[in-house]
Amino acid sequence: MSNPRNTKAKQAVLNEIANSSFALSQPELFERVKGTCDRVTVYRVLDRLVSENKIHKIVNIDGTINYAHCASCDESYAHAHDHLHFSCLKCKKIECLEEQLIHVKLPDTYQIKELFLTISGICPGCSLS
Amino acid sequence: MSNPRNTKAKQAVLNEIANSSFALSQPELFERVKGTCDRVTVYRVLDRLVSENKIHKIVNIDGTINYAHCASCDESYAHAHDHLHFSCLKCKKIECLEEQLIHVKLPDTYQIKELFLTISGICPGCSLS
DNA sequence: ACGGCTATTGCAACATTGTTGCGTTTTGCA
DNA sequence: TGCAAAACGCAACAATGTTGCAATAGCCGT
Repeated sequence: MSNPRNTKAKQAVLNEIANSSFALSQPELFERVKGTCDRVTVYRVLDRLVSENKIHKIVNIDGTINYAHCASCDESYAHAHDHLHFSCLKCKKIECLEEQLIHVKLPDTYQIKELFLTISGICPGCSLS
Repeated sequence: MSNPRNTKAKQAVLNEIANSSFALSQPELFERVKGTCDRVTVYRVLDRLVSENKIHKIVNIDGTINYAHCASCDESYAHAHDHLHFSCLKCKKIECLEEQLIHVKLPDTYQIKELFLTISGICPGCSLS
């Protein structure tokens, strides 16, 4: 934990996430790196990558958890997660719209840590077909 | 389906949701109505209540699905889901903050159906302890 | 280049959550 | 009261996530 290592599994998973235009779930990731490592390893690698701030977790509107590389991510700091996610009802893909930032005011009694705004609908790709 | 009925299971589940100040998951609900009906029935009752617009579904930041009664709900119309959810990192409870409405603009190529804004942090109750 | 410490892995077993099929019960309406 | 269909219970299955432990493999210092 104190000294993270670079392993094949980690590289493979990170690579798939980095090269995808939308967020990927654990089952999707396991399918893509199949042969490289075990199912359990994917879970553990994802946990580690999240805590190392290399990727971030997005919850889809149906409750499935997806992982994405964040262009605005700085590996040395935890980023703010104050951007928007678009979740397509047709193709089920979820993508980050990083240019759309959100500002919300709440009573002082609420301590805000992160914002998760997810919008569901039909994405541009699915609108065409 | 076309003619919904009032059953013990339905009443019990709806009652628990209505009397809770925060959203409840299926396991929590089953625990509370235990003895009244089967585990599977809770799933089916929840699906029906959602499609009848009596309750609504909220996804917590950890991916767990919760159900809540919505004060602004009108049973005869599907409501807009354009209000805010607060998800406490400490007690794990999720509550609706219905007075906070959200307005977002996206490119015309995105067809928006619903907005889900969830804020994570520490709720007023947990801030005290 | 080598050796050792320990992070990481694989495997197996288990836990939780959600789904499906089917025969039986119960509700609401005529 | 009787009947059609909605709803139920049960059992079996599927998908997803977790844990323990022994084996393996990165990385650091020499």
